[in-house]
Amino acid sequence: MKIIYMGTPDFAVPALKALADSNHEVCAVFTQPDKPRGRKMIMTPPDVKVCAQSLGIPVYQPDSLKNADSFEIIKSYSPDAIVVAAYGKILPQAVLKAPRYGCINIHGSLLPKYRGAAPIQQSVLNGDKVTGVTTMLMDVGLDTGDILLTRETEIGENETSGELFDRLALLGGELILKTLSMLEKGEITPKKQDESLATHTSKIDKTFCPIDFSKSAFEVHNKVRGLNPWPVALTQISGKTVKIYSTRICDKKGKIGEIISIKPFVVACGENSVEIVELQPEGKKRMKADAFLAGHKLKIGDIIG
RNA sequence: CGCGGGAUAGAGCAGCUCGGUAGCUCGUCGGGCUCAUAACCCGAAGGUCGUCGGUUCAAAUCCGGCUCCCGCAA
Repeated sequence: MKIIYMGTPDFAVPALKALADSNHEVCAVFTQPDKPRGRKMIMTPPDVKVCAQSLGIPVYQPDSLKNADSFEIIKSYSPDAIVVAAYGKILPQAVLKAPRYGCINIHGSLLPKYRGAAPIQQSVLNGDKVTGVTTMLMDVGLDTGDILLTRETEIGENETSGELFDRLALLGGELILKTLSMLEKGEITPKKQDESLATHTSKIDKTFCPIDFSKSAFEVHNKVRGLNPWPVALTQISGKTVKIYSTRICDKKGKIGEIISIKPFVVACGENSVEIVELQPEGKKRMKADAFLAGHKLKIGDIIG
């Protein structure tokens, strides 16, 4: 098939590579415009752009697809299908209808659960045991199109969003190849989503970060791994903001926020407790909890948060 | 010039205000105690104090330039 690929962040890279390595032809890639990133606000190209360029595929970065120019470009390639993965822009009806096989989205959840912006983090934040990727035919709604294929995977007890992202991105790459080949052979019957099971996820932002130690250890742990690698869970220790990168659930008990062990570093939650494994004080590098404690005179009974 | 923190032993920190012997917790190594230990006791090794220059009898410390790391904001 002749394919136009639309995607932006690292999550969308493995599927692009998978398609480029397959017998399909990726004739063009659409991605978001370069944006200033980081402390110095340096203009940075999206990961997908970097990948596409290394593969020698033409890259387009329109501000919107809802104009005639963008549509003409798409039309000029006369693609059989458009594959979309975390592109971050709305596709207008005209584009959705342009390819023969339609526009196929790779979504990081088992639809209709977790429609929307941050399905992967959300599944970790909720402490789900199972998630997956879904390929679906896009329609005008937000992740409401008919389902083509799904692939499940278990979420590890201590798995972070970042780790799950990487795995789902690879699975998405495998699933899109399978989806395309089955579509070509007419082996897939698109299935309507069960609206009664639909849930939505909002975008993750830094208001999610503060840790509430009055919640259960399970919830605290899920927040920590769900917000890793971004934007990372936060707490206060000795008046300073500290990022918490990694925790383990522990069954010791104590007052909320109380340090009940120094070695290892265990903090009591509303229910049970969490061992803090890796953290980062403001202005400092990320470090193991024992390294942090070597230079900070915390003792059992101190309260953090 | 968006705001701010930082660079001192393998790790994490103190010391800088007020220049004068390099300090703490941990790790490492050696020894001791112990049925045993990640516990405890004794001892040791390990640092051109980020870099370049200035002031000074004397600079981790005061002054100026530079490099790198990080938090916030976006």
